[in-house]
Amino acid sequence: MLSQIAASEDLVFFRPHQFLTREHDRPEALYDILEGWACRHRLLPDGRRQITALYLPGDLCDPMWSLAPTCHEPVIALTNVRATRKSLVDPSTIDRHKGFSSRLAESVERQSNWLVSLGRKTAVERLAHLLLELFERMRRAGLAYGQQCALPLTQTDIADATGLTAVHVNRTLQSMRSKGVLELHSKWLRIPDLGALRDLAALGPHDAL
Amino acid sequence: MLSQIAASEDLVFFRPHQFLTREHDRPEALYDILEGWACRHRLLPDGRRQITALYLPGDLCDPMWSLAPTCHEPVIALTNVRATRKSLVDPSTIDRHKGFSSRLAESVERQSNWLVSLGRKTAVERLAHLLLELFERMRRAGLAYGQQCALPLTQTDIADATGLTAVHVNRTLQSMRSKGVLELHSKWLRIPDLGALRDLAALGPHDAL
DNA sequence: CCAGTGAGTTAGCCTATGTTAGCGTCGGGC
DNA sequence: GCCCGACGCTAACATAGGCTAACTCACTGG
Repeated sequence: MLSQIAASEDLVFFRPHQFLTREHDRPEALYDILEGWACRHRLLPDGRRQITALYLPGDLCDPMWSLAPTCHEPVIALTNVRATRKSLVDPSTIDRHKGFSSRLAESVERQSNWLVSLGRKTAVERLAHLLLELFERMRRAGLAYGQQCALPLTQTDIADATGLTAVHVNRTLQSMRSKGVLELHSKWLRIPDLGALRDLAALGPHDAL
Repeated sequence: MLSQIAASEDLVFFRPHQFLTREHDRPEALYDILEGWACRHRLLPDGRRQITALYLPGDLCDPMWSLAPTCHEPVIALTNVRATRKSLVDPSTIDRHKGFSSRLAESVERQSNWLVSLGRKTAVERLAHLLLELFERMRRAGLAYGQQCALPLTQTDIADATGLTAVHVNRTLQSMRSKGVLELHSKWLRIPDLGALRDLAALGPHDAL
């Protein structure tokens, strides 16, 4: 099965800020991210920016492209990115892709979670939620070491993901650091007490993470 | 084709606040809403509430159920609802359903739009955006009359959809009314100047609506 | 070696929005 | 006819988070 699509696979590289896809491109391939982080985002006319999805190593970017005839949001690399490009021209590629539909479901559920976060949570809760989510995803990708993992986002990126200001993200992270619920230096995240951070994240009793 | 699934269709009714689906139900049917409004939402432990989707007449509720093994958010009726229940037990039902995948795509894109709204827009922009979207959806469903349509949401519902407070929704609507960009009385919406409202909504140049 | 750039940090001030509380109206049930 | 609960509305006050502006510290490239 996999051998059938292997023929249309390529290894590709991107540099920070480089587009994986531009707005209104017809999606013709999915990227299976091997290394590095990317994001989908949207810019308002006056420059405000909202990140609507983050892609980590192991993620498929973006499963939603299988649904729409056109990408309504650009995707850019946040770091150096190495990925395999999987052609979408043959629509059956999707059906054959291992675990594809569960990734799609995950991705949709994650968007709901973010919606709740942006709509109703405080700065601390949003940050706790985001960092927990990212740590958990890194862990599942086999890229966490104990309670630590890489987190190559700038505070500006974090702000644009959480709907806050970079300044306020800084303030809030400081305060969380000083309370000892997390450490975050030079693109490296450590969570001394997962439980404490979960409590701060105002998760519903059933939220996965 | 349609006759094949007709056998598994039922006419069903719901009263306001009644569940169409509870959290963690395994989705076994889709509801094709014939009349009335419903919503999907999430409650935080302390009672904060965020509406994550609105369902209007003509909508399928919820296309995303085809993706996940379990509904992570409850869906409740906001008004009296009349719908046809379409069984999902036969997975091929979905593939056969007319326009199903385009509805899914729409629904996913709409969630992205909301994300941007909640993350980065002001109260006026969020309200303009929401009301425009709802008007447009009602228009497409053939339920708008000129520049007017029904809008059976309470201000509390609107607040929970936009991530604002009912009080602030009221303030903001007042001010928009006084500027003449919209009229909204007794569950009835009139938009004297679509263009003016669009300008207020801070839409990207390419946003559909 | 220096200039330029991006990132983190801090401070002071400001405002959009939340909070609390209370009022009036309407409609349904008894 | 009366209660009672939703709902819309308003006002006074409180605050989380935005905005502006500086300063520092790498790092990079010439």
